Amino acid sequence: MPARSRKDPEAPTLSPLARAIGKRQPFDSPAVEAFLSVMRTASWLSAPVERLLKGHDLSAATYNVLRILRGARMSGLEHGRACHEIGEHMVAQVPDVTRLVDRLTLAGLVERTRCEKDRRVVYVRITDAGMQLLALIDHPLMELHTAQLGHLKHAEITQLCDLLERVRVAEPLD
Amino acid sequence: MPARSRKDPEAPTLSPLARAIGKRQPFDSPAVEAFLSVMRTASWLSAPVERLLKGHDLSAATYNVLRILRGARMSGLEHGRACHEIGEHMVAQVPDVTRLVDRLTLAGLVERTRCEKDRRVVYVRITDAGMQLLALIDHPLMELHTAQLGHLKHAEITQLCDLLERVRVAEPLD
DNA sequence: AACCAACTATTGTTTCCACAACTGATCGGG
DNA sequence: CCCGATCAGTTGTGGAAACAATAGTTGGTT
Repeated sequence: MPARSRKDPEAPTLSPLARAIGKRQPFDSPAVEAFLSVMRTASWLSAPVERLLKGHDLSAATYNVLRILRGARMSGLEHGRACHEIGEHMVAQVPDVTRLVDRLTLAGLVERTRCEKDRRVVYVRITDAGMQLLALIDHPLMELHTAQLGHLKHAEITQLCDLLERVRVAEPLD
Repeated sequence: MPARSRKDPEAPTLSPLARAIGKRQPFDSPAVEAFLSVMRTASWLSAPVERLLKGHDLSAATYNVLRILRGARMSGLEHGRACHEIGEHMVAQVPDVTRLVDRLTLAGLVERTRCEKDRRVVYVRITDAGMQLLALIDHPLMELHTAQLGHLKHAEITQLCDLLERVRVAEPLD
């Protein structure tokens, strides 16, 4: 996660001594523990996925763009999607979308077409090669996900998703 | 987020039509849903935190290094920690640690000292300025965490942590 | 009709991360 | 003793993200 990056700060270090001496605050509060737990799990889950994608010369970001465009194509959107739409579906910023599309275009997985009605927008459409690449990835990725999460009972998974969704209810703040 | 990057692929796109027409596979399986749920939550949680840290010219990675070194100092380790130890506590790779320490040294938050017994290792120690900076961040960060997670009941939080821990039990695979 | 504001996408710049190759130091076997 | 293997840290390079600034388009207002 992503956010790949925060892990286990000073955890193995909090010896009984430190716990007694250092002010050590209420710093292992439930909130912090939950935060770290989500972060650790996210990076634990995403690392193997990114390795898999990298085997097909894709990053998580470019893969997501392709997924979005496949969704658009399967929904019958002939011309694909505009850049800012892609940027909305991911939470990526628009400048990044341009460069992601650059790489995908270079790889022949995606095509750009200017909109005639509004010449500002550029439609991006997944090519057949892009569809084939995604199809190639679908199965191994699915297997990876089941390898990572298949040992959980169905009830546990829904419970987990419910709790995570409940986390995201709070105001974004700041 | 770490991994900060996978979100909501083609989700708003799966119209009833697409669901009926496209082969659409068993692709919204529980495993995939849980995976995406964790990812979304991780980036939702980490984004405000990284904004807060950036206000003090820190990234998530540099902040973690500081946290690890504060932990070491509060545990009574006078000389701090060796680079490879830091790299173990984070899951960052060792080459990255060098550059992270470079920036922190430049900012005066950290000091390098060569080990006399084994002249290969370089100890990294947090300075007083580094301790002060962390102390400055502690409270706002704590408040942010409670703003993000405080609306959950204590039981829900422990349940969430338990479930996430249970996820990470599976074999790393690949 | 012309200008101004809002919008879409691109480019530029800086920072940061990932991976490979390299330098210097230590240890162990012949 | 010395030579290779291993280890610790650094450096080099390429790729990707964040953010600001820009170019080109559109639409509304005066």
